[in-house]
Amino acid sequence: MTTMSDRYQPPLSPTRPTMRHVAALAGVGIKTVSRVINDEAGVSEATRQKVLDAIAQLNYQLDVTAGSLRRAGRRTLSVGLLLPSVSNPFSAEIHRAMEDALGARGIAVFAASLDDDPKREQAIIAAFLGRRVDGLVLTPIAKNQAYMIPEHSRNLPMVFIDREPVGVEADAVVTDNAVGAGKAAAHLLMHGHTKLAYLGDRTDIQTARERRRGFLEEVGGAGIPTSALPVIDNLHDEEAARQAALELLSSEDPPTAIFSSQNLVTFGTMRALKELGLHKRVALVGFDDFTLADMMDPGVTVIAQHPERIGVKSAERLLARIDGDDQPPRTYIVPSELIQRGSGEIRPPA
Amino acid sequence: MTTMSDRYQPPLSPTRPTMRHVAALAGVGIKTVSRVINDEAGVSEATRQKVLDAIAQLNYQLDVTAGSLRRAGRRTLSVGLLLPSVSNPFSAEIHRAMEDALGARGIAVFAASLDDDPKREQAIIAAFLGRRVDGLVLTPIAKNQAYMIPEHSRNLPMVFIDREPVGVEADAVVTDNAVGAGKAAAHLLMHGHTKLAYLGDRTDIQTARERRRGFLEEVGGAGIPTSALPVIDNLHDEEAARQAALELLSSEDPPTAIFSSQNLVTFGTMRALKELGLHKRVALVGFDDFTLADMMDPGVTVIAQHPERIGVKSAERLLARIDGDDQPPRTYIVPSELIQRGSGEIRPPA
DNA sequence: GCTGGCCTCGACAACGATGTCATAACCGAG
DNA sequence: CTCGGTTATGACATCGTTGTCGAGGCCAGC
Repeated sequence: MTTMSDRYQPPLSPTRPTMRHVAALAGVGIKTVSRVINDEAGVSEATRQKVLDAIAQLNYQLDVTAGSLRRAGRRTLSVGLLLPSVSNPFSAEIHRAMEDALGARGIAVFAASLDDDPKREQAIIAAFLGRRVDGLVLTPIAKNQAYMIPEHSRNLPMVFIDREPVGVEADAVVTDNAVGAGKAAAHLLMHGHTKLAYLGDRTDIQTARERRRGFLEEVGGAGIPTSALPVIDNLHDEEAARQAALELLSSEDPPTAIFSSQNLVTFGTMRALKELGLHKRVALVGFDDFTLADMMDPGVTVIAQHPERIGVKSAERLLARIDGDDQPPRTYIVPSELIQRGSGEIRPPA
Repeated sequence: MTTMSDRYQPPLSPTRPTMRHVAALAGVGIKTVSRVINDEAGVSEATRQKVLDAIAQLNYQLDVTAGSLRRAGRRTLSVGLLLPSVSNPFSAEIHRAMEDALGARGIAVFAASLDDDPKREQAIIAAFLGRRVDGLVLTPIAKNQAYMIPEHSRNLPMVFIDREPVGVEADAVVTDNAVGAGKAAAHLLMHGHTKLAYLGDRTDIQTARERRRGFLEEVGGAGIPTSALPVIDNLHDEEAARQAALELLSSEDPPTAIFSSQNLVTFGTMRALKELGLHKRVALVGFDDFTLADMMDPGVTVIAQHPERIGVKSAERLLARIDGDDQPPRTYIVPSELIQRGSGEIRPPA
């Protein structure tokens, strides 16, 4: 009687089996193995089975990287994703959405954090290109991306997220920053505020500038002079924002409503408000949603971005470019959404 | 006068330059180009310069994947990282720490999310192996990892994080779950509680079981019978936890202190406490720290894990294995830390 | 029985790099 | 001036795969 253990058992070798081994075991040529693996036509069912058996027996696995060397189009089935930081919740959501969309196509994602460092941006892009990624999705930091022109002209698929590219033309997927900030302003105005203040991030970040512009334009459009409106920029961490808010709120003529242009700035402002016991008296709208915002006291009203949608859209555009779409680059806008939770609906003192 | 524009400008071709192109332009053999790029000895300074010039002129970049085909050891300078989800803050912190540690060695990271799906675990591992990663760091989901034995016996460097492997022997880096949960219990006991409750995650997750064990052992060790202590398991999302907590707190003899074994469970419990107006009367200690925990009312006392340290340690172990360390596998423990913020220091009613 | 066409299948080159090894050039010693 | 040894360099095979192309087998049609 023939048992499993009678069958040829390959020695557990420290080297991975290759197509040659499979071919030898199945008694066919390596090209036939390749055909079976890639589901190409022109292999008889009997041969196919023999090959599949050999593959199973040897635990063979295709070497994608070796294949990409020869394959038409040189696809490596991997892409690079450059984010401010993989540990930033907003970025992480985008990452997740992209991973899902690309994973469905068998594409693996290299992820990396930029930390607002233009040198890192270039180094990481170089590292990814050296691994022959099929495309790049990135949040640019550097003042411009002209250094990518060689790749760009080689038609490397690229999608910029959150910020638009400078110096090269490529697809971009962004939040309607100015519109969203405008909505925040309108919301506060509608609740009767006239003494507003703006607390913002570094002005070398495009989105920060957009948010400021949108906010101020909306306020100005409502007939409120913006020249006297406190605008504090370049708050890049929680502590800086807290200090700025403390100072602002302790000033002679403090605002009755604050718009903070980014998560960490919102957190710092919340702390300052609480320290001064003003958290239920001064209105606050923050740009960007965050976990437990509804559990704060009061709940924090925000302009929520939709990172998953940004991720999905970016993946979609990247895949389209990889598949050869050569329409002129476009910027896709993902609308933001105002979520009322209490802090933004506080009215000014009578 | 010779200007830059007099220099030979390569036509912007749609194909990437290779070593052959560089060699041709520099008037040397491709092996010499390889030597220059890899900083091998035996190239005269004059030749080196010629090659470097040609590289700069053509904007040449080494193809790491092609090189790895032939290179000794076949290093691809990439590793795979499998996490519950790249968008989970705890995972994202680990990811970030690993990226930094590995990036310093020129190693790129493929990241993927498992979503507690054993099938996904296997599929992603296969995808990464097909890309010939130099190593794997993973949070296992599947009941056991015996399916990785072929890779394991080929000495593929592997490090398990957060949970220990079953079915294969490999390094692991974990939090002292039982000890941490014990600390939570001791803390609550010390504050005078005798009516405790445990709200936990799915029991098929090793860490959840460890935390439960640690908690109950500490309570039992203090002479309090654990048989009557409410233990509610398998709470895997915020809403389930909220419901469970509501029910528990509305029962005839409600606990005066609750230990929640995971972030989402903590959030659900917080909601329930707030809804019932008990947030300042019932003590709460949660396992795992979270953003703004100190901004809650009251601040939430937690057993904080140290994801950055876990990430750093995992990277260190992975690199050691890649570099040939063949000591017997070990489990490394990263201690947790109790952070007092108010909710855990609430005393039971007199 | 021969021809032509289809279907299977494998030999071989090539992808871009690196390891091996041979060779040319050069040097100082005898 | 020759010889042995060192240094610089390139030809070539090779890594694991896929594209090209030709060979052989089989069958229908004449």
